[in-house]
Amino acid sequence: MESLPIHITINSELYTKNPESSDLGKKIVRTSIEMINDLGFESFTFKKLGVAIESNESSIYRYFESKHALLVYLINWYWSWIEYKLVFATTNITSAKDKLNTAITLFTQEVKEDNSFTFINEVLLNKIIISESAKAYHTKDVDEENKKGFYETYKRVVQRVSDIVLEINPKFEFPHMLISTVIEGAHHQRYFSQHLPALTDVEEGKNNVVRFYTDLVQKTIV
Amino acid sequence: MESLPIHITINSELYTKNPESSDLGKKIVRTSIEMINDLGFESFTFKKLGVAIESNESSIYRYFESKHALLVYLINWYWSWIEYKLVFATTNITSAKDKLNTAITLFTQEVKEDNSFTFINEVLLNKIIISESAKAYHTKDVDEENKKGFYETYKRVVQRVSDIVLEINPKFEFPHMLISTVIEGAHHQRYFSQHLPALTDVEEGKNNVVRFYTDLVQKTIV
DNA sequence: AATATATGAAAGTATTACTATTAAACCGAA
DNA sequence: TTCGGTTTAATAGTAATACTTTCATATATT
Repeated sequence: MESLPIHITINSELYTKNPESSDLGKKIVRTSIEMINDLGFESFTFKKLGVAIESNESSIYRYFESKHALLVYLINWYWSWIEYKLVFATTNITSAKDKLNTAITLFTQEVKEDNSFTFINEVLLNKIIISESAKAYHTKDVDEENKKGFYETYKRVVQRVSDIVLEINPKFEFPHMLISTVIEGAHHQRYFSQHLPALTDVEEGKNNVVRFYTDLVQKTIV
Repeated sequence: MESLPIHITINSELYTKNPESSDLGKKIVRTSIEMINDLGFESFTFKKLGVAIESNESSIYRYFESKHALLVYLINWYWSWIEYKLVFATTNITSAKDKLNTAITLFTQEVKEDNSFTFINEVLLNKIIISESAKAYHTKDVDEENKKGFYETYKRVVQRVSDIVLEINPKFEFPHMLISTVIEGAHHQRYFSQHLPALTDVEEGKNNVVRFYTDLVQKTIV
């Protein structure tokens, strides 16, 4: 896909001070992505991040009120980016079936290149989504955070693709279930292939995740 | 299903001292299930559990070396129990298709009654699986723990049902992907229906989760 | 040059996830 | 019924986490 100098805007509820507004802010986000990948979300701390960026813990708290808030920010950035790619890739496609296949491929394929039109490494961010994103919404505060719009971008992406499903088959009863199953499922399969291979059938270079879910969706919505 | 006085044996790697060997041990497990449901896994601590059971934190550590270890124990108990139900429910069914449907129903239906042939409340345990089980394997120690057999019961259940899929269609390429997608997917849908309803199409009393996945599986394996 | 804003340094707090030690209670066998 | 072993309770302690607060300093704006 062509790389454009687009700008992804994040809901201001999701940070205390906009990390894009300063070099320090961008460094916090950029470095946190690397560190969450290396250490895992549990072992990642603002203290360690402070050391890594040669800044202070208290300065990081000026941008994000907690590491949970930072994770939610990253997840929203990811889904905004996917939404952009989705809209870009499906515009001017007239066939709903082609649009759906494009969307499913986008959700299930490995993210391999960092287009780097921004300060965010999308390859690493995709790995965080796969390994850590469930931790963002599996908390006792989900309901409250959901009301505040913390999961809007994800929901909007699911809605867009559900609408494509309904274009193809207006009588299909479970479009949201289908799309969220595909998205979460693809993430699980990528994780399992690395860590619990007995739970999957992923093989190097055979594109099995994309093929499996593309076929599953086509057959299911008929 | 008929309630039998069966006994579920848990791999002794999964505890320091077998909680089934004493009243205190059973109380630890029983009460931890209630508390993890009430507080969520993050806010649950051995200190709080000690207060609740009128025992001491240090006594709990004699049974489980950490709260993570306790969660892994519960998850294994759950999958052993599901495996038992699976084997029981599919024995004497000759049609592979019927066996598969039985399995899918078992995975996707809500657990509503506590058969209570044990000290474990299965309804609450099922809720923990839905909300917290991803936290068990989304850690930096997965690979190590997987080697030690911490996820054997889950893998065995997936294998059993994958074998049924292959009985129906020996050429189907992705049986493990399909089954793990259904299991994880059903858990997500139940969670979403409670907390992020925009991501699902679950409706009270309409059995949508079971219907959706049963239909999806049948169409996909053809 | 004055002022506002952003960042840094340091110290402090409550809580967590443990570990270690010792003493008391319990329990079965001689 | 007392001995020995095991189990549990009570207490204290540790290192780390997830912050908060305060104040000083650097930098940018007017």
